[in-house]
Amino acid sequence: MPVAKPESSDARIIAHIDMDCFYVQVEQRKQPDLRGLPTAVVQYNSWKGGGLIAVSYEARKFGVKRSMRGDEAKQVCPQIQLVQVPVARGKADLNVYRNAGSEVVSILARKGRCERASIDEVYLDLTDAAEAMLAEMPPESLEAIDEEALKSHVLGLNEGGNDIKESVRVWLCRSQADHRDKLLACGALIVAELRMQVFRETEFTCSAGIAHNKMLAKLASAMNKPAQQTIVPLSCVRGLLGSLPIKKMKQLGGKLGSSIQSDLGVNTVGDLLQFSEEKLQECYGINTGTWLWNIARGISGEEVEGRLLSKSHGSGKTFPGPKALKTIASVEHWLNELCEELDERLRSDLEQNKRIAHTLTLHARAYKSNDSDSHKKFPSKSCPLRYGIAKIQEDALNLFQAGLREYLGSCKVKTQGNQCSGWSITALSVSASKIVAIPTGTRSIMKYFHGQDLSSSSLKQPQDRSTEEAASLSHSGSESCLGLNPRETQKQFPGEETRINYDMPNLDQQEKKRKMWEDQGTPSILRFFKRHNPTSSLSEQEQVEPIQDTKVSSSSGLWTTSESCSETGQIQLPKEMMVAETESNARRDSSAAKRNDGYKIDDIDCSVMDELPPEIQEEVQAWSSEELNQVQLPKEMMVAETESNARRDSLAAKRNDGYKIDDIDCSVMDELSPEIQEEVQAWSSEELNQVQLPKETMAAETGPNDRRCSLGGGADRRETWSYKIDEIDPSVIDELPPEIRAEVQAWLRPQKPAKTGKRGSSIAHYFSPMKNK
DNA sequence: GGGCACCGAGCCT
DNA sequence: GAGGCTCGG
Repeated sequence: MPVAKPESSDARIIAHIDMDCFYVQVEQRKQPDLRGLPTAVVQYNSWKGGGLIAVSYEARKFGVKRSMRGDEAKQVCPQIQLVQVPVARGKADLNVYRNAGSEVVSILARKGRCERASIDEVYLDLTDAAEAMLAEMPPESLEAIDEEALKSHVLGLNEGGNDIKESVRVWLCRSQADHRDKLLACGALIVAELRMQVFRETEFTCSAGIAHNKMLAKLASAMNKPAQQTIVPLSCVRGLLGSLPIKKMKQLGGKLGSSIQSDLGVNTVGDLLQFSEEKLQECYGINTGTWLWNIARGISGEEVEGRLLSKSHGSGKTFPGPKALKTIASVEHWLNELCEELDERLRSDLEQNKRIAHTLTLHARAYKSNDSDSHKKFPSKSCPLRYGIAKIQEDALNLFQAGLREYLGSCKVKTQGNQCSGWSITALSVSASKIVAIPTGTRSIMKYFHGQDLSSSSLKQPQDRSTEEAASLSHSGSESCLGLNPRETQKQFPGEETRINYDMPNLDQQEKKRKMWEDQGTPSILRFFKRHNPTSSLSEQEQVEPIQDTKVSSSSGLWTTSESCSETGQIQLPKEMMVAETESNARRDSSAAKRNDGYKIDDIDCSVMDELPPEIQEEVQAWSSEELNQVQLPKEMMVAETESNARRDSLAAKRNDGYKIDDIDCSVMDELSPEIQEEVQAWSSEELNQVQLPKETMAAETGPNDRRCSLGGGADRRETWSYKIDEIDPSVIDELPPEIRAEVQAWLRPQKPAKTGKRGSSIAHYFSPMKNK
């Protein structure tokens, strides 16, 4: 029998913020005349008026849907305004929307842990902020409640009454309410304030859901749109799920949802309550079964990841029907375009966020005109990513060729360039992934990586600070940064009156943690870096945020106390939960110990080394092995505002004279100043030794048996991207210019025998079959 | 003459 | 770990 936890402080307060028809809003901000008009954003108007990718709420009233073509929309709504998506390099360019999303994220992230879920959606963990507010300034103590908060929808609250706002006010201020409901009320006030702030600073409206977990928050945010917020009190969860069609639940909108409906004959999420966990596991596997069992009860342990930046960048285009590409030359042309965009975004990410991507992947879709197994898919291919547009283009083309050969398999290939080569490419995309932050304190490497041509933003004047701030989270093309004009005037939020000005002592806390971390004898890296950058004022400010593990939410589900059990009636806390609790603590401990391991020289990514001038490589090699083997960094770089400001400032100060990224090439080695060489050296070892892991929340450290955390959270995955020097494929060396070859061979010695046919760390491995073409 | 465009995340093997 | 597949928007 589960034992109720003594306090209910486990409850989390999670908000899901969803921008209203976001692309339309972005276009309407550009063209204010469009405001209030039925509007849709389309791409490619050449055929049937283009495909709609966003529809304003005014247009939706006419029945305009996202799935329509422009012409259809015109039919149902003749006065609709159709706006084209920006086009660059012959394809849709979504940078302006990405950047606008970054503006919003940078505002929302002020109040709590923030996860950018998509271009226009954000999750916020407001637990700490809500707890603090409840302790210091509970709603019941306020003489006035913000108007926007009063417009909240509280599920289960009868909205039919005369004075809805009054009943919301009463609900928000109930002094005798369940602790978790009080926290929800605080969360709602905070979210209302945040939404107004977003509107004032960006002119964008958004909707929000406030609940005890991500799943419920996401459901709620969609319930009242646009520009409204919805609260999910504990007591209404069962009712909500009981009437929620299976397919409406996130993750159940596709095939899984369909098969659940047909296999089990159920219609709503609540209907799943009748099946045992074992039964669900039997039908859908251990993980999915448990996940289903949980969601039927409103339990979702998914954490809000502290992640403001995307994990990958991609650029792709389809070539439907007759537009299909049939020659290597045309493929190369489009690959070059796509790689150009990717390169731009990578540079932007490097500049603004100091992150480096390590893997380049090529995807394609193809069909063979006359072949038996025409259903065969074009295989995606990846290789280590080398910076520099020409290299990206070259590698992408090589990946394509490798994929094409595999795709065509044994069937004979006609000569390339021939119109009738037998294959057609209907989609192409390149993407960059395994993106990690360059350790802090290495910003002057930026000079090295930073071409004068790199970015218009490097030309920005200091007074453009606010613009940069807004764009700081963006990882998009540099040209679009210019579009981020700060809003000159602060807009009045509709219905805005008095406002609570309640700020979490966020920065103070972060500062405290930082100090604590520093005092704990961290980082030799710090000492090291001070040594190597005596003039730097950055080593202090640029410290990465220590992992945020001070508060581990030990209970992610609902109904974990006896109080709530009685409140919700029949639903009982499964006893396994308590077991899982203990187990996860144990796992946490052991994984905490593991975190101290650091990285070894063996983990150096040789592809990065390849990019450095040989002498530097040599130095790095010698130096890293003797000195920095076990330095560690906290895994997550929080993009706390102060920190990124500091970085930006330093960057802005430094970025005017630079080396082109494409010049990282042995021939220019002589041009490197000693200072730069030192930086490169420092950077390399730090980067290579301590490439940070993706954030691992404490919850993510819990094992798969912890049902609260086993659902879809990518738990306990520990990704590293490493190469071992002794696994270098010797054939790589053949590719190097003679003088470099000698160097490399020197530092590779003693050389192990070649592992023939074995994968090596070099890009050469991926392409070797093409060598003798 | 014809079409879900483009992008990102996560799970599974 | 690369690559296939699913899902959401």
